[in-house]
Amino acid sequence: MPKFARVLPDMSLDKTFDYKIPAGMDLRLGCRVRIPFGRTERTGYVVDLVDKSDFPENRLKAIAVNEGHLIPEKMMQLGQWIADYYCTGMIQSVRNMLPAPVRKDKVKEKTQKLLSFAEGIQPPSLVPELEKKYPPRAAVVKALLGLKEAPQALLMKVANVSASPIKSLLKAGILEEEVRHVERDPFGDEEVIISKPLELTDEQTDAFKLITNEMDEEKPATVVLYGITGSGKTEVYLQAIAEALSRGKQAIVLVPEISLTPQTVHRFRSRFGKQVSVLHSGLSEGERYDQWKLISRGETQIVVGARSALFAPFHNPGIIVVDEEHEPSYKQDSHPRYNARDIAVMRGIMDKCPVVLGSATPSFETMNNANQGKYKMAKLTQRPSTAVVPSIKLVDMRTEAAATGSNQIFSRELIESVKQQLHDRMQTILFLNRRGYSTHLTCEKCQYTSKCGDCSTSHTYHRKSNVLICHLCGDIKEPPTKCPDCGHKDLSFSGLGTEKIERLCRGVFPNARIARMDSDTMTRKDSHKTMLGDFQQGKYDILIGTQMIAKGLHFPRVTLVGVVFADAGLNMADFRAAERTFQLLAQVSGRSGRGDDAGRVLIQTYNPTHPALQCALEGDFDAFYEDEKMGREVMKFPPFSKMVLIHFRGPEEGPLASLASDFSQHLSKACTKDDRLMPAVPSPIEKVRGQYRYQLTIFSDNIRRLVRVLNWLRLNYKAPKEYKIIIDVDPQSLM
DNA sequence: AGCACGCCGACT
DNA sequence: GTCGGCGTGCTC
Ligand SMILES: [Zn+2]
Ligand SMILES: [Zn+2]
Repeated sequence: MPKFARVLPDMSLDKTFDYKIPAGMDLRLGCRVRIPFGRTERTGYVVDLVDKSDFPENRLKAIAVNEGHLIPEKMMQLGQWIADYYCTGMIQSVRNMLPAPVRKDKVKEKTQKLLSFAEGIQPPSLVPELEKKYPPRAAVVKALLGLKEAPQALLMKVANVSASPIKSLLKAGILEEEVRHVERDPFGDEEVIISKPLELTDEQTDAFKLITNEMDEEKPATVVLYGITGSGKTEVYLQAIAEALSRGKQAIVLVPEISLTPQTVHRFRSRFGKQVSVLHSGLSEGERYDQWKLISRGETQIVVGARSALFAPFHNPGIIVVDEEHEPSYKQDSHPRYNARDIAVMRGIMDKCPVVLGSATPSFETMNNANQGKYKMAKLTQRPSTAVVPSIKLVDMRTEAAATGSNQIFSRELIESVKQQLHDRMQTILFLNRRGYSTHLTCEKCQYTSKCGDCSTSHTYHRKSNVLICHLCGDIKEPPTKCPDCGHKDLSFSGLGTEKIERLCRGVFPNARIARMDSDTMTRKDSHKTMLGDFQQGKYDILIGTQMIAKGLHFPRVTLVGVVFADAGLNMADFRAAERTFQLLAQVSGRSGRGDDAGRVLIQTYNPTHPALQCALEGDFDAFYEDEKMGREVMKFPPFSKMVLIHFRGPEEGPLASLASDFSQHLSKACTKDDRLMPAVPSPIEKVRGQYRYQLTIFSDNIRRLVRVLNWLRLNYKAPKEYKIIIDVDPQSLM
C-alpha cells in the first residue's frame, strides 16, 4: 500500500489534497473517504495513491474513514479523461458519475418487517384449538404455514383478516417479526415470463458473430449495427449480451430517454429477469439508489438506462450497447458536456470490451468512422415478410403555387388526403420539422431563408438590431424587406409555428378533433404522455406537433403523416441540418406498419431536389452519406475537423461583447495553423432570462492540443463577476 | 466552495 | 461597546 492518498474534496474547489493512509486501511482509486479539512471534516474521493507528496510530509493529516469503494478504478481514469477532454474540473466529472442519491447518501435503506413462526413453535398443533376460540388467528397460522414468512400486508390478504389477530399472535409469542433490508422495486409487481432466444436470420447471425468475435480480441473494436426499422437489432443485442454474461462479464445498454419505455425495459427483463437493473429519470431517489447499489455489489449484471447509465459501476463490462446512437440527447447539456456515445467508445477501450452502436440512421460521424475502418459495420437490411412500409411522396410546393396562383401551407393533395382520413375515421399526424427555437428569417410563403455564402449556413436574425448575422463567421447583412424569391412581404422571424398550423387546420377541417403538441402547450411533465395516450385512444383525429410527437408515428390507426415543410429543418443554422432532416424523414418513412395498411407519408417542400429529401424518399442512406460528405469536407465541418463552441453569458451586453472578444484575443495567441478561430458573435438567441449571450466557434485539426489550451484558459482567465465562460467540445446544439 | 479572520460602519 | 457587512486567504 502506498504511503499517501491524493484526495479530491467533494466541493466545487477542484483541488486535490494529500493525506496519510492509516495502517490497515485498504484504499483504492475511487474510494469515498472522510477527511479532516481545515477545522472540519468532509467527504472526498481518492484520485491517486502516491509515495511522495508535494506538501511537507510532516504536516499531512490522516484519512479519517474509508466509506468504501464507490467508483471502479478504470472509471476514475475515464472520469479524468472526460474532465480533460470536455474542459471541466475533475470534481464535476466525478460527481457526474454518481447518481445524486448515492453521492448525497441521504437515502435510507428500505426495510420490511417479515413475520414468521417463532422458534420452537409447532404451528400445525395449534390450529385445532385456535379454530375453536379465534378463527381469524387460525386462518393466519394456516396461511403462514404455506408462506413460511411474509410481510404483514401479504399475510392479511392471504388469510383475509385484519391486523389484530396478527398482533395477538405476536404478543402470544407464536409469531415473530424480523426487520430485513429490501430493495425498492421499480418494476412494480410486473410478472416476467422468460423468453427464449429467437432464431437469428443470416444477417443477424453475421452481426452477432462480428460483435462476439470482438469479445476475444485484445483490443475489441466498436461495431456499428446499421439496421432498418423492424430488422431485429434488439434480438442481436440480447444474444450478444447473453454471450458477454456467459463469459462472466456485465452489460450496459444505453437507450435515449424518450425511448426508455416500460416496453423497452421489458424486452430485456423478459430475457434476463432479475439480472436486469434500470437507471433513468423516472425512478424515485430511493429506487435509483437501490438500483445503483445492486450494480455496485455485483448483484445484477445488466443495466438498461439513459445517458448516465454509462457510468454504471460494473467492474468488468463485456459489452456496451448504444441504441439509436445518432440521438442528440446522448450529449449532456450541462458540465461535463460529454456525449455518451463517444464516451461509451472510450469506456470500451478502457474496459477492453466491444461497443455496439445501433441505429437505422447512423450519425454522419459514426458512418465516417465505419467507412474509414475505425469501426466495424454490420447491416440488417431485411424486415419480416409480414411487415408493410408506407408509401412516401414528395409534394412540390412550387408547382402547387403555380397551379393555385399563390403559395400555400397545405397542398391540395394533403387536404384531400386528410379529408379521406376523416371520412375513413383514421388518424393523421401533421409534422413540423423543427427543432427548438427558430432563429432565422424565413419567407412564410416559400420558405426562402438567407444563407451565408462562405459558411453555407443560414443567417441568424437579430430583431433588436434588425440584422442578419452568420453565427460562424460574423458576416452581417441587412435583412431584405421582401422575399427575393417570391416577392412576399412577410418575412417571419419565428418561422411557421404549430399554432398557426393548428389555426389553419381548424379552418380547413372544422369538424375534425385537433390536438397540438409542442413545448409551449406541454408545460406539465406528463401532459405530453397524456395527450399521446388520448390520441392513441382515438380521442383526436389530427395531431399537430414537432419532434416530440415522433412516438405517435407508430400508432396503428395513424395512416397518414404529413410533413408540412421539410424545408424548415433544412434551413436551421446548423451544419447538421441536412443530416437531422434526413434522419427525421427516414424515421417517419420507416414507421413500421402492422396489419395491411402502413399508410402514406406526404412530404411538402419547396426544395424537392435536395439530397436529404431525395435520399430519404428512396431510403438510400449511402447516397445521402456521399453527398453530405462532399459538403462537409469542403467546409471542413465535423467530422473533418473538431469543433468547440464557447459561450459567454452575462447581465450586460457591452461588457459581454468586450469579454468575448478579449477572450478571443487571448485564445488566438495560443492557436496554430491547425485551428480556425471564428469571431465572437451574439448567439442566435441573444438573451435568455436576463442573461445576454455571445459565442465563438473554433474548428481544429488538433483537438487534444486545443483542449489543453482551453483548459489552461479555464483555470487562468478570470471572467468578471457575474460573467460566465462555458466551453462546449463537440457541440450538438450550435445555439 | 466553505469557513474563519478581520477591519469598518450603525445601532443598543 | 457589540452586531454584522463581505473582502481575503487558506484548506493536505
Ligand atoms: Zn458565414
Ligand atoms: Zn418567398
